[in-house]
Amino acid sequence: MAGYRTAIHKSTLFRRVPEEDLDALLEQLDSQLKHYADRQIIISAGRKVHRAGILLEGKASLVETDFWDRRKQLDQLSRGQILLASDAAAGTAAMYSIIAQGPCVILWLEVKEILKLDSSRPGSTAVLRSFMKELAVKNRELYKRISDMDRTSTKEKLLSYLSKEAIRQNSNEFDIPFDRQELADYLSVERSAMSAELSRLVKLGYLETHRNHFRLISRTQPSTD
Amino acid sequence: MAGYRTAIHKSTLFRRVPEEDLDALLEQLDSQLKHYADRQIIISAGRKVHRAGILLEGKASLVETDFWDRRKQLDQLSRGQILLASDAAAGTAAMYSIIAQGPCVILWLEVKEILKLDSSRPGSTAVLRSFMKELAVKNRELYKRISDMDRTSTKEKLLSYLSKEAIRQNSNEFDIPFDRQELADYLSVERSAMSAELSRLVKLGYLETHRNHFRLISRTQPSTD
DNA sequence: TTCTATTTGTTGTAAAACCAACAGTTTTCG
DNA sequence: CGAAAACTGTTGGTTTTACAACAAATAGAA
Repeated sequence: MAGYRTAIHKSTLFRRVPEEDLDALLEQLDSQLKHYADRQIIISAGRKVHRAGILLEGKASLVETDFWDRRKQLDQLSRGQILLASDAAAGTAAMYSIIAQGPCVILWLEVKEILKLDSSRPGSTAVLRSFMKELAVKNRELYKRISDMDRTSTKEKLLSYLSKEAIRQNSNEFDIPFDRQELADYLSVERSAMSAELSRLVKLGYLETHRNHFRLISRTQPSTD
Repeated sequence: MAGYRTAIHKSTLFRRVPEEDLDALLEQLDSQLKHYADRQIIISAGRKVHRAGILLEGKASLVETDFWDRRKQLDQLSRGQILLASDAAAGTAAMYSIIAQGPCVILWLEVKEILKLDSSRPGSTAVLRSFMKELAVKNRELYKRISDMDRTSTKEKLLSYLSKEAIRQNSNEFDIPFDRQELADYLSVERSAMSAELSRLVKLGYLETHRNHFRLISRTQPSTD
């Protein structure tokens, strides 16, 4: 535990816990530090999960294997991210496998202990609140992505994403955190087709763009005179 | 509150609360019963949310309006469902508007009070646990749907969905809870094209199906002799 | 600056999806 | 039972996307 104390205290989950409460808290949560070698399986899809983890060191990938043994990488985890939070909180089986990409260090936490924490201690409430917020924020992210992907065409996906970004940043001019390839992946479309679609949208007067900068153009009502 | 006491006690959130603790708990959560007329706006997209709600009576729809004022219905809520849980827990602005479809009754609850509940009372722990589970289960649903939708073709979407269903039900033969139109909506594809694709998959020997019943067929390795 | 690697836009072709229309099947209900 | 409604599969024409290959623009390093 020793070497990772600061890393732990910097994580979303423990950030707001007073320094002096940390050790007692980690103890109560049955926390356990574990090292993994490159390509080692951290969790197998289908196994029941009762602990959530914090990836203190390394990278890992989420992998799905289907009925016909075809594999697909779903996502990547990097340092500081929480893994299996919702699976552990729901007490259900992992939907995917997690595999170490290079050596990893993970701090495992017993989720049901979070609920039992003494609410009179400030550190306990902080962890509970953080954990809940983690779930809630993740929820919103996923929901947002679904509503961007749940469109029939690339054009509609782009407009949905860009529109929400404008509303979120409260301006019709904004930068996005993706390059073209990443945006295509996010919307689950092909990059070059998406680029072509963007050009078309520019021609149609919906927006202007340069690299990751965008400016949306309100459509004036077609005048009725 | 009177008329809805049993409905409240049947809801996911309060199901495990001892009968006698219910009133005190509702009091502590600043709960408030509100009636809405048909088509009334329950919450406007962009407004900051601090309360979650339980839809005790009626139906409501989630509606999104984009930068160019184009509307889209995202989802429907029905009796017993919880609304705005993640938005309230994250303390952020609502991503969509919720509009009553017919007269509605909603019980509003102050989410931050859930965290303050006295953990020595069994009812309090039950509510906290249920609320967290609600978030976690929702999370998994959303994640599952994303991983089904995040495919380039209808064929891949179908195989992803059916594969997960087989794994979940632990059998290569199973029923799904969707008819064709609902499955198409879930995967965000066109119904008739999906039907055609299903036929093709049958011809290719991936599966057999009749209505909502499916049987997946393991592909034998092409023999090397 | 120049060179190189990366990112982005463009284009043509083949494949896939949408869409509408319709026919066959199954379910519902009087 | 029989009629109506709902659900499902099929088909052909049209549009959109994927895919690959390449050119242009940009960023980063020497």
